[in-house]
Amino acid sequence: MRKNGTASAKAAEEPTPPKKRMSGTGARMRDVAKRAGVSTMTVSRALNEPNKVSPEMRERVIRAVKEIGYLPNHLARSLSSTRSTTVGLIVPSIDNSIYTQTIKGLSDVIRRSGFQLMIAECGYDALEEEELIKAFLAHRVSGLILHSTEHTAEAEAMVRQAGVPVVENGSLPRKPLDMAVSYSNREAAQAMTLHLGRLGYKKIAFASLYSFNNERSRERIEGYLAALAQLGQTPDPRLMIETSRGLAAGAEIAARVVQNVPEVDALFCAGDVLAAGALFECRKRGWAVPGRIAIASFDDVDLLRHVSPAITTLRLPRYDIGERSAQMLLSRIMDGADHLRGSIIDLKFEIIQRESA
Amino acid sequence: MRKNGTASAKAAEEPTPPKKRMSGTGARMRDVAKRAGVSTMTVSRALNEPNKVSPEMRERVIRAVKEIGYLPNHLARSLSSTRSTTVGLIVPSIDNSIYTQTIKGLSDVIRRSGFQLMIAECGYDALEEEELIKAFLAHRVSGLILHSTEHTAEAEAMVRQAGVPVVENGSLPRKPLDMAVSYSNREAAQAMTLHLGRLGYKKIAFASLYSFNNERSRERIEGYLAALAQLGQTPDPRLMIETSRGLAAGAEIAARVVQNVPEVDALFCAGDVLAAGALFECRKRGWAVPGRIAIASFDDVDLLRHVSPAITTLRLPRYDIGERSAQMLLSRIMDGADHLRGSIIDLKFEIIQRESA
DNA sequence: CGCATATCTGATACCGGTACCAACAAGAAT
DNA sequence: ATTCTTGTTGGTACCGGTATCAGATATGCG
Repeated sequence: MRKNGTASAKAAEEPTPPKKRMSGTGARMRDVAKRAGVSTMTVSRALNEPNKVSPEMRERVIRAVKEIGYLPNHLARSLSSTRSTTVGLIVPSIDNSIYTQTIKGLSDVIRRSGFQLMIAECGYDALEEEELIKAFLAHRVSGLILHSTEHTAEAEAMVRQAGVPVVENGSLPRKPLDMAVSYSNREAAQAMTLHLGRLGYKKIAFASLYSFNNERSRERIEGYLAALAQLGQTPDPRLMIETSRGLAAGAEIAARVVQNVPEVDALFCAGDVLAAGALFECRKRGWAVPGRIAIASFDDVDLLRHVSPAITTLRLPRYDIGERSAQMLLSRIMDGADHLRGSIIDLKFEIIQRESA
Repeated sequence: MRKNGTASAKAAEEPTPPKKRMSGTGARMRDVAKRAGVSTMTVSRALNEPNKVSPEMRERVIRAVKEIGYLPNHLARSLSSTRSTTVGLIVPSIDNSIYTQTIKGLSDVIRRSGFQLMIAECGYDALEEEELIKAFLAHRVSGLILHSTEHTAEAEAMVRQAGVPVVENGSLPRKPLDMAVSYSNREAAQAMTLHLGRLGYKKIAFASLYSFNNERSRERIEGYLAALAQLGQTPDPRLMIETSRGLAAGAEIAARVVQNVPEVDALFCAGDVLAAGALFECRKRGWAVPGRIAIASFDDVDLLRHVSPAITTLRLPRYDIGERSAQMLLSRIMDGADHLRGSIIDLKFEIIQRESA
């Protein structure tokens, strides 16, 4: 209404190249103020700190807002108050079911506080993560949640310099950038391996995701090896397999390990639905589970409970991680809560004993 | 460096209540300008329209930027240019695997263009969606992607008034708010039902998600009924079941329908992994699939291919929907592309014949 | 009743950039 | 040599709000 007249259908060549879009030229606070016969400050206060304004003013303002359909401009608000209401989240991969529970936990808490979540994926690439952090900081997010715990030096420097609170999620870092909320991948893998050992399995194979740029995966391998040591079993390279995600990969692994190492009696799949794929393959081939080979999994996805035999697995606190991360981040953003700086929260895990092992 | 001195550890009570956080008090464009000995406009241009600035100036600016670690402020940028680089996405539920592929498609395209995605979930609730739309518009997103195609009148009015381009995703609306990209839930359900009929099944049960506030679900039911009519089969209320999501629900349905209606010979599950649950249940009970009862599914999740028997299903263009939606939205945002207004893109689907039917 | 204190409202300077237009230099055209 | 372009740079107003402080009104109390 201010800059654009009635849409002149296909003006041949406007003087100013209209390469741009303006996202709605709506009413401004000033318009509300005029309508209500008050100053913009009163409008601002009526909307943001209602108790600092007399009831009648408040009502006049609210009415004016409704009458002209005013929508506050958070961009301007954030700019002038040097305080934004957005939080950035970076996950390795958006279309991976194991992150969605964490995202849900984050989203639930963050939305309830009136913040907005900006989400991006870095594809397990620290350089891409750096780019995304830069972009988020440019958008002046007031907090960051990073699933990875490995960052480029540049990324760490930017975050520090920006002074924005950060929560890291993927694992428990020795030295967090700021705060961390996770369970221990190492301990979880170790616990399950020990569990299998105590159940009597002597040749425990371990399938994990490629550890190349995946710290979580490396920690799980460590845990496996630590448990073997405790059990007095010697690691066998043929029993340690790295693979990609998915049911197909799990199937392939099961077939391979049983054929290469006939004496194997258990397979611990430390990655996304690998175990289900392995189980399906075993059934196809007629290998009894757990008679011929036991199977255990790392994830707590619904699927594992419903196949038969139901798969022994770990329950990981994925939703809780999101929830807790958001809470901590918001405490820092809104209440200062400087004592949280440096916190490392270990949310633990749990072994769910079922039929497959 | 401007407003905050050295962090005074635990100042007892500052005069101004420090309830606030400022997200980093970094260098401003003005600082870069001073350092490079140019005006802020030259800095602005060097960064955003490099070819409008002489090479030496450009280089001086870039160097200054690096030297003082300058991060542009997108808030200020968007405010003064009335043009933002964020896009809002509202899905019914974040932790549902079927949306993640679409989100991935969106994310891939949107990130590549330097935009940021703000994501929120409305929980199948149009009022919540309205709130979220309001919040997104307040953040001055330059585009919206809505999975739902049913909105409150208020929500539609706001979107219209804001003049922001919108893509709707969940189904093919008769009258889109602006643009729509989807497949037809109705046709897909109809096609699969017809397919089953042609395979010779005479008593086809249909399980769908609760249709109460789920338009997609209602359309699928319509498709099923249309197909039955074409096949000359009369609908049987006992064969039409509404349920919730998940493997457990699928299992429960399979058990129920076979027991209640012994003559049933096929079960078409039009919802998230229901079919897999149904299959597992049938196997537990020793019902041959497809001998005793055939099973078909609506989703194209990986799981369905790996169980045995592999489940006959539909391949839905979920990733493509995201990709295409983002492309159209960006065309509108960046290039005007007014001819796209009102577009309804039908991305079709495909029947994948496997062993279960 | 007078003065201190508390409560409410408004004027104004910014937040950190960009749009717009004027100024200026260096060829190009006449 | 003069005027017209074209290309580059800077000055300034403004995007739409909020922080801050000053002024005005109301209240408390001796």
